[in-house]
Amino acid sequence: MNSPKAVQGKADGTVGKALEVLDSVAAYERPVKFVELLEHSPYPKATLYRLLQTLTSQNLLSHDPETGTYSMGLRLIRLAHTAWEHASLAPIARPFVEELAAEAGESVHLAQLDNGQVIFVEKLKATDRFETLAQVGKVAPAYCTGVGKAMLAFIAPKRLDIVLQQQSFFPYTTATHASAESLLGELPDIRRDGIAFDREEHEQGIVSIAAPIFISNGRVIGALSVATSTTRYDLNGLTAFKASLLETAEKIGAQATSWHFPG
Amino acid sequence: MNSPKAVQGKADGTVGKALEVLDSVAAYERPVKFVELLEHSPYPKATLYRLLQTLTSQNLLSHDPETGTYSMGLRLIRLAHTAWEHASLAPIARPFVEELAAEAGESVHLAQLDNGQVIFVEKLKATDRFETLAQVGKVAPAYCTGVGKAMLAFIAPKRLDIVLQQQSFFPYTTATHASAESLLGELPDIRRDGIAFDREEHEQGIVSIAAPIFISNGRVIGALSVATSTTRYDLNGLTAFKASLLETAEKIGAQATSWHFPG
DNA sequence: TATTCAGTTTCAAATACTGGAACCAGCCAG
DNA sequence: CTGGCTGGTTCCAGTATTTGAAACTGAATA
Repeated sequence: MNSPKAVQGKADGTVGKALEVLDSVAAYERPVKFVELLEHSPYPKATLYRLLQTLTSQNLLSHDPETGTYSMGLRLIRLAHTAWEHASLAPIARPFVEELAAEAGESVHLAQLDNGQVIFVEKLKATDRFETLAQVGKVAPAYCTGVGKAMLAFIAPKRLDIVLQQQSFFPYTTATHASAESLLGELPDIRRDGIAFDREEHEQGIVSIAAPIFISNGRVIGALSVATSTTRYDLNGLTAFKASLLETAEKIGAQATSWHFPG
Repeated sequence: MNSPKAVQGKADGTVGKALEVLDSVAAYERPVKFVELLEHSPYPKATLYRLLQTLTSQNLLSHDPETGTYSMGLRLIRLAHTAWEHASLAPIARPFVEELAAEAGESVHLAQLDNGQVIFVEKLKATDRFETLAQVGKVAPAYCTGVGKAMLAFIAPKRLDIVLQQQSFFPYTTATHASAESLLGELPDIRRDGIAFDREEHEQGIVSIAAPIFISNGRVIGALSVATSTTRYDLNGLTAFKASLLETAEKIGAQATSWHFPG
């Protein structure tokens, strides 16, 4: 296949292999049959079979005997709930995020970095009441999102190197950074301003202004953004949110610090 | 604090053990130190240590070197998102649930059964805009919730036996079923009416009316409830929702069927 | 300097995992 | 009906992983 080894995720041990399989099921985003998985799997039939069996018996996958398909298991949702509630920034940040969303009248996103990807742990849309739910847990690339760049600009150089390796630099739009160099060029500006913009880099017509969130020892633990569409605000217009965005990020950081947030 | 008791402890293989450890970290609902885990762990120091290391390197746990504590990892949130979006009833049911919530003006809960526990995959509160988010993924016992009983009443006898084993029958309130027999006594009524009530069995002052959701082959795949507090409705009052509740459950079932929902 | 205590590493033994191959369906075509 | 598929499951010996007692760090007390 394409990547002989080590783009990321060294699959250490049995657990690693099992998770690899779990990920591959997740990637389908629908129930998959055994053969489908087998085709794209590095493991022989028997091995894959038993891996799937283990995952199923652990409720990480569910297997429908009628159609012979595997889908993601409910146990994940249960685990994630405690992860979200006790180990993400979301519960700490909630009141501040709400306040900002109400004040700005636009979507506010709270994100953290996981394995080089941005993972949204909270999304509030001031206008719409329900839409938001579907979005928590969603992932996006770091190199082409406001929150992603805000975090990249402030992580330790050593960690940055690793994270850069993990970026695909796929050109979603014409504004997307298409290489590490291009991205690196922007980071000093972000460091100077303490603010990052998404200039329709991930999705045409969507822009955002983002600020990193720090804990007291100076480490970035997440980022916060106000996102909107170009039909309502242009990039200059977005700077109107800069002050309250920074202030909110500050408050969240302080709160996280006093909570001994792992980071 | 109830007594969960690892009844169903078949920890097959390394993966099983790793997940057991993951669960035990989750149970703390806060960052935990190695020793704390060791004390309650059946595994010797070295083994637990390596298990934790594996989980951490897989991002299922995160380890804070400063405080030496472990907490749940972000990868779980990412995985759960796809589980929720592509393998739970929630996305299919969403429009119907919203409609019902708006019409009833009370909280509507959508739940599925996982390993003998009720897991809420959607909670909408018609009044409050934000509260809802924190609740998705939450678990509750099956034997003392409306949604739980609605499902138990209709699952296959063989499966019911297993599920009953998994119940703690902890008496949360004076109305809680304190034994399998007591619970079994109520199930025929539920089967007859197609409706289950939570008569403040889980929490003082909280009542609900729940209906099971079936797919075409007759299997229960979830349950739906309207929940409220005794200050606004008594049990009789709740029956006002019966018709629209059943209708909504029906619609969701039909939709799930046509989507080939795994169940 | 001695003494814990928490966490990490070692190493041979124990075990669980591997995967080629054989084995069962069920399905379809001849 | 028969023989050849294809998708799925089980066997079993060889081997790679995991195991855990014990030894080791290294920091914090005493």
